[in-house]
Amino acid sequence: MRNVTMADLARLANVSPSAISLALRNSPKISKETRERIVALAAEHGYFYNRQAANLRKQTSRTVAVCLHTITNPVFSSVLTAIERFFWTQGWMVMFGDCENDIEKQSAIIARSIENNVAGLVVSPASGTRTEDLEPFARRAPIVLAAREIETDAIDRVRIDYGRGVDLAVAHLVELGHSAIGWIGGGADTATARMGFASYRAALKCRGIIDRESWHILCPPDRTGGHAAMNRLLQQAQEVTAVMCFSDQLAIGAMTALRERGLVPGHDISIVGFDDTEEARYAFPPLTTVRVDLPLLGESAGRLLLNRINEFDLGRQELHIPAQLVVRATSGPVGTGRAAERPA
Amino acid sequence: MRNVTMADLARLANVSPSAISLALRNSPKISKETRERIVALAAEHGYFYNRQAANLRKQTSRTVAVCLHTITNPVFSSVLTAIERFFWTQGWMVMFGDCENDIEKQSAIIARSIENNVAGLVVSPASGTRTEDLEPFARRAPIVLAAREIETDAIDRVRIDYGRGVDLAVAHLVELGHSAIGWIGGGADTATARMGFASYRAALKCRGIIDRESWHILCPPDRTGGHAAMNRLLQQAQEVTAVMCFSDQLAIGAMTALRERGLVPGHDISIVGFDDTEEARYAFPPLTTVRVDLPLLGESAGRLLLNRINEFDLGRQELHIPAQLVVRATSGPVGTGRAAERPA
DNA sequence: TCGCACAAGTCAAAGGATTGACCTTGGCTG
DNA sequence: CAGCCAAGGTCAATCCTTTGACTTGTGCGA
Repeated sequence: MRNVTMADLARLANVSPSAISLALRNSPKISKETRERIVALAAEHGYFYNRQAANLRKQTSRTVAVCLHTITNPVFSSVLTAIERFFWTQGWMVMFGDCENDIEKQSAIIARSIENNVAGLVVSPASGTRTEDLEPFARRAPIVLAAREIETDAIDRVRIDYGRGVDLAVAHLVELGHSAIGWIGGGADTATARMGFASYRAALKCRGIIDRESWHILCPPDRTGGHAAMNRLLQQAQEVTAVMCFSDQLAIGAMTALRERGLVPGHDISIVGFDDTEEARYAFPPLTTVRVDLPLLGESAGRLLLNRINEFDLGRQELHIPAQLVVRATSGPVGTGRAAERPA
Repeated sequence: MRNVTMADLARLANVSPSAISLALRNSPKISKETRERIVALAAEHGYFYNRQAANLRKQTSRTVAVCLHTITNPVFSSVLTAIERFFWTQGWMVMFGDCENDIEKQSAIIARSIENNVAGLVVSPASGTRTEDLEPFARRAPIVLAAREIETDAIDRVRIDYGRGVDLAVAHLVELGHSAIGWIGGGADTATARMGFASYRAALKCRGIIDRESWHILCPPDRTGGHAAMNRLLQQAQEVTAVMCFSDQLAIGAMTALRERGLVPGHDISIVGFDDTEEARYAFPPLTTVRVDLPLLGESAGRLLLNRINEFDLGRQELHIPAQLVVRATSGPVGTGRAAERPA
């Protein structure tokens, strides 16, 4: 059963195919009566516009692709939704690919997207992506990087202000009297993780605190990783009274590890997360964390991408999304819990 | 800067455009040497296959759309990933739309997807969707319903065995000695929520337990809803010793409400969730819940959709995804906590 | 009454890939 | 040496919509 096309409608309405095309797009060249007749006919016969054929002729596209390195993390599903919402309001659609942190698959997704004639892509790159992995594509199609860092000065991106966020969190803990502040963060293979870690060390240093290597745990960036990391930290660095976790998921895992030992987050050991996912608000106790405005991030990425789609030879674009401390109950003054009870 | 096309390559290689097309698709009509020359030329000039043009000619498409009613819920992002993964392995891409539980937007997403020439759609329908909302589309394009119920016997779907899942959970609580078992579930506007609720009542009834209206709370299906619901339940039904929550998110919210009052889930009041998201495993205490194999759900939906794409006039397809009880620590024997301490 | 402007269309080419029918060349067979 | 076949292509139409150029008919002003 072939789809009904403009040619079919033309036959039914006794006009030329061009007239159909013009009518459906409200051209002034078609009289009101004819247009209405045509619109009615289209509805009656269940006509669907074939945007692909139109794209082909017009050399355009109203579709973008979003390529994420993982979507099970709520941070990235928020970003995806925000991007989708932005493009939806523009009348566009988005394709979606999850590269599962695999650079090969990431390239394949981008290539397949271009084949499918997307006007551009938002990419949250897989761990270890180098600028060379993306540049060939970026020369061919507009690309905006979002929500994850790679070292590049050639590709547009919207960055989260990780440095400031981590500094706010560390400052908060220091203010509460903590000086033995641990770090639980993602492995050294992502630039974001490296950057967060560097910010943590800088934040301590500029406050005159000398950190020890045993306070640092790099692990897979999920709840399981955070859980294991906290267990190791409790073993190898008993002096630690507070821990900065570089994502809420890590923090949740860490809190679970504490509770399993009967320790109370915010009392015995302070925990700060990063992202402010909904899960953080409903953790118990509610998680102190660093909020990032993910809807804004998604919308900004969309906006940058649209700019570049409209004008490919644009100067490099870069945007910063601010981070903000949200104090809840997992951060408390030093010396209240376990630390205080330790033999003096 | 126009994109390089097969015609361009033809000029460069001194062959006809057809030869390019055949060569790139490994046709035996093109000699090995010519093919290799053409492939090299394509790579050199950064040629990208234009699948839209090919689709137009071949009257096909290797794209499907997934329309969800919300993606911030981890259940649905898992489903999305699973569908994406399935179609990726088939060489397809997926478009994604989040209708935000709005039936109008849902229709618009489906229409826009069809305009964009998708071969079919997986839809997780918005609350209150009636079969009439979808059938006109389903007559025009293959549609498979997934992860949420609506009453229809015309459209393919893959269902979660909610009835059995709820029954397993209730049976577990009854075995632990509970008889005053509350219900926290989504509002009456989704068929899934109605079905879950009915299953709960049936499960009690067939075990000879008479439930009271005050034990039932219908609320928005998220953490916030669960939190508020639990607070109400604690007020209006003090006899309740266990609560069945119809999603892990509801259960997490409910647990937070308990802890805020110093009550320990699994000790003072038992809680059972539904879905078995990762969050459940890392809740404290770990949440007893009903596991649903979401990757399987996604893959099954993909498979059903592919069937119907390949053969539009297929009999109705319906698949069931089993549910399975996962006992963790939030369900304990009755009479240990609050209930035991209440004045005899 | 002629000429012109305007309204309301029509016409044909274009966009990129595919495909069934057709063509050319060389080699082999009888 | 005629005839046939296979190998390796070419040709032109096709998928559906858009668009710049062209056409037709009517009304109006001079």
